[in-house]
Amino acid sequence: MSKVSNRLAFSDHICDIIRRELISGKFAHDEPIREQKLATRFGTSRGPVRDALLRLTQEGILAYEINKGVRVNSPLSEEERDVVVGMRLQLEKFCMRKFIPVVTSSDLDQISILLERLSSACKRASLPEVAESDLALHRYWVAQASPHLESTWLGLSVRMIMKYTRLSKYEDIEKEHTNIVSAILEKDLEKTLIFLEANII
Amino acid sequence: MSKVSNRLAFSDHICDIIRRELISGKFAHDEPIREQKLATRFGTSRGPVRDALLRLTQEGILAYEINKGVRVNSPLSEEERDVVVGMRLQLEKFCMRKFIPVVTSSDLDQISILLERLSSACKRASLPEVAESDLALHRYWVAQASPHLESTWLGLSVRMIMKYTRLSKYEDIEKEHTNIVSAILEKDLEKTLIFLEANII
DNA sequence: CCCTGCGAAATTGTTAACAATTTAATTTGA
DNA sequence: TCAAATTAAATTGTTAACAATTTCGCAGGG
Repeated sequence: MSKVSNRLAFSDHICDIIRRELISGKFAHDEPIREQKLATRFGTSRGPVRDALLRLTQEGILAYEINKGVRVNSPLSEEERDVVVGMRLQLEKFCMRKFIPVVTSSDLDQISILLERLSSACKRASLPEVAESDLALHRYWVAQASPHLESTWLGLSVRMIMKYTRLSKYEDIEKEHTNIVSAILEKDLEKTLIFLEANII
Repeated sequence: MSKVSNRLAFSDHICDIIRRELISGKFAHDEPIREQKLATRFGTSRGPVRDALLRLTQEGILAYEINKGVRVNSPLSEEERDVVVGMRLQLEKFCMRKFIPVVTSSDLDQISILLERLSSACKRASLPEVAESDLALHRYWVAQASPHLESTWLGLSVRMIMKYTRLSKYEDIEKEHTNIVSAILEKDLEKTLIFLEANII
């Protein structure tokens, strides 16, 4: 029997979609998010929508106020962003140190696919797709190296990416990730970390 | 009219209580947590309980599995804990740098009260109370310096404290925090950071 | 003795209805 | 005209009932 709708799968799905829209700037800061509107849009009741909004609140993207629902959180200050960048870098370097020594050929296949998707998005200059495939690529080695810390990583990364949406040119983004991935392919840890530091800023 | 029950206040309350119990080791690892049981215990329906459990899942304390509910997450590895410690320290040092220059006498009053509570808990050698008042004290300056990063900080700190529950003697904990607080009172940033580093390990 | 399949019980997922609160619109009075 | 008070609408908070899924005990067969 095919998978029917169930709450947390729904919640996951809604969560991902809204996160993507928030990253790509679909909602303005401080704009309130209405539960019923989303429920209607996704064809569910408000329950799963509430779950999704609650999770995004916990990630720090949305802000909650009692009896008033959620709104888009105000952006991090420059200083706060710098701290978040530092924390993410620390975490992701740890993951890379764990990941490189045990990388499999299946991993390399997956990473190549994700890199290809990112390159393609860069060429099309599609901001939402670039942001999403950027995160998906990094997320891969984090999830492989330390599933326990994946949600921590996601929270940091989303807030980083929301603040700036990187002023870099798309071709720079593509180049930076090509470098990282080829260093992984060579299993050259030091080189990988250097390219990683150049990318996560 | 006094505040009547409302979902997210309920959720907050339930969330805090369960977190405290998890920290103090009331539940075993991998032990499943049943919604109805908690709902009955708190005299509510399952809705607010689900909210609370979902939040704790996002914090990383609980692990979720579709159609199976939540269970207590397996503890971090030594290495993972080290990374989390580093991230928390980075975050908390940032907060302290922001906090010290703008600290008010009201802040000092609050901190003194929190320190007193911690000392008292240490003297009674009550692990749950020590853990809770330890977190409450640190949380104060984090919340003052950067409300945006408070939930990030909480997630890291809870997972740190769950792993070990610090083997230190209670008198050491008390001493470490007395040092931190007196350095804050002197508005001596460098000294505060040194004591902080000695405490967050 | 085990293990496989069946069925009942327990548990989670989803929904709709209702209660409480906030927001807005409108009226009323100075 | 403006501001305060009142009412109406919109929105969130809570609950109970029902559906879907998993879990567990048990009987039957090898």
